Amino acid sequence: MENIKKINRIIHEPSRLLIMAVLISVKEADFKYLLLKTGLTKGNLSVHSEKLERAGFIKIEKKFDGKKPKTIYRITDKGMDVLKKYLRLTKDFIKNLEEKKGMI
Amino acid sequence: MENIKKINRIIHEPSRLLIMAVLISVKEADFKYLLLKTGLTKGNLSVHSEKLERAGFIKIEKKFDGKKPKTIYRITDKGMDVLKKYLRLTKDFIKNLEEKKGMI
DNA sequence: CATTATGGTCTATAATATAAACCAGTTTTC
DNA sequence: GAAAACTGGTTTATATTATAGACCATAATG
Repeated sequence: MENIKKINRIIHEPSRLLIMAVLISVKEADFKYLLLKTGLTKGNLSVHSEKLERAGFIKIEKKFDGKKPKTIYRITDKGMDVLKKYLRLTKDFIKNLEEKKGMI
Repeated sequence: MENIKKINRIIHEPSRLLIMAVLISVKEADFKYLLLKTGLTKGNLSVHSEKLERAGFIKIEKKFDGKKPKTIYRITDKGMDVLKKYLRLTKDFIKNLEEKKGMI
């Protein structure tokens, strides 16, 4: 039960979890796409993705699409591992919790 | 997927989730017991439980056990409901995520 | 040339978590 | 019976954070 304290705070944050969730399925996305899929504000998407990058969970690559800037976001192997671990811990926690009497 | 943004931030916090998890099984606990079961510091337990109370998720009752103060913590019906909803949203999110290609 | 759109970043604000310091009362020790 | 130590917590200083709106450079449009 106390394992819940070991979860990674960086991906525990819903906005970032959402970014990771989007990236895990597409493997590559640009800012606009992430904006649409996550429903975050531009400011939030920018700040949260930066944080994910600093943690090494995603990679942000700034390119150009013709003359327009185009930032590409990808999940890293490390990001995958951390996300998997997060899911494992979360599921274990829930399983434990539901085994307790009185819950449905 | 975006439903993750609807989760209740008050119980999403691991320390508080842990307090709720302990309380859901015992229905009644004192400070010492919670301290032991959660492994939180006294300061954290105090502050987090206060927050849970202000949200109406638990009830804190100050009594005396002879001459010693004894604070009793109980989960409320509202707390139960919120926790159940939280678990539901979390499970749905994970399920969705795992359906995506590339995950184990 | 002026305006608007695009693709973001920066920043002010409020809110937060954390643990150590503190505190009132009680019990123990000398 | 005074001092010290223990109980059961609360308060508070600090650092960190999430949020969204203001901002910015460049490009496209009228």
